[in-house]
Amino acid sequence: MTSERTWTIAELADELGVTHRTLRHYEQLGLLSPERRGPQRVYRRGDRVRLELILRGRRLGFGLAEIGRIIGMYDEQPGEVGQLRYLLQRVAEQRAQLQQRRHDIDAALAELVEVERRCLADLRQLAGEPAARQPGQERDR
Amino acid sequence: MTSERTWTIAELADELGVTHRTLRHYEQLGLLSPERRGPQRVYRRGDRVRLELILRGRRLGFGLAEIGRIIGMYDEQPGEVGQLRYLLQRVAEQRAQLQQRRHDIDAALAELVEVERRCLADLRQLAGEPAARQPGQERDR
DNA sequence: CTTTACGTTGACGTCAACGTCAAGCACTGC
DNA sequence: GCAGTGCTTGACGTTGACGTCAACGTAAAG
Repeated sequence: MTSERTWTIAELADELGVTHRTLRHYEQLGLLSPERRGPQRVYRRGDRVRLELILRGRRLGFGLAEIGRIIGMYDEQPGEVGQLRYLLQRVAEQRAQLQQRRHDIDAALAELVEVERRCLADLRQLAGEPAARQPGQERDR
Repeated sequence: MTSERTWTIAELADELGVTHRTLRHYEQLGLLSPERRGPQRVYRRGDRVRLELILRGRRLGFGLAEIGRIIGMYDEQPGEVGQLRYLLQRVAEQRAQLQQRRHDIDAALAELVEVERRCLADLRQLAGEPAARQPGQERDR
């Protein structure tokens, strides 16, 4: 009953839109470590979750090394007080970085909205005043 | 009176935290095109703004080619109807992508908060029960 | 007048993140 | 029994984004 769903390398790669080469690459870097059934890789739910985390980090523009450090934070053992303090500090740094990125995105979105506004204004301009050169030309196609 | 502030390559690079090599690289890719006073590059306010846009795009994880297309959208001429429609479409695509990134960031932030919570809980755990080995040790320093 | 500082153009090096063979094992179907 | 299909491990190639080095021009400072 507790027979978890597993994936072959091709299945997992397909589902998440990467190639098997990418998975092997991440494994070499220590970002993934699937089990082996003989020589074959067997990916379990946990591996899939990790991979999704990696891909999200990639979309956010982090390098694989930094991604490794980030997801390392998620599954770190309690450990001793010093380690916990250190981890908390890294979490704070990471949060600051992500918030900076959020601001960047908001600024970029605001500018895009502005571009869009200008575009629409220009379109109305051209639609409202078709009284320029060559009147009856360039219709709606 | 209208003598704008200008920058040399080293000044601008220093101020924005990149190297002169980076600026020349961006120029080769057509992302920047400063004026020349003889053989020397002279960067004006507009160049600086463009560079800041480029760096923001970089922080967001875009490649330089895509960044070129993005900032190209900002200073595109009105042009004809077809171009305007095309531009609007690209703006929409770009917005969708940025919003996806926002969601990624929000998810990552939420998880970091969770890690932080667990950390603090563990710390309280260790502080509230110092009744283990070596009682009187490891004070607040 | 030479040094020093800052600028210039190539050209090649490097690092990350894969892509792309090549060669081989293991089971499945006919 | 052998031809596919899908997995495996190297090993080398590629692309993007610069770093680095060589060789040279120029303009102010001592």
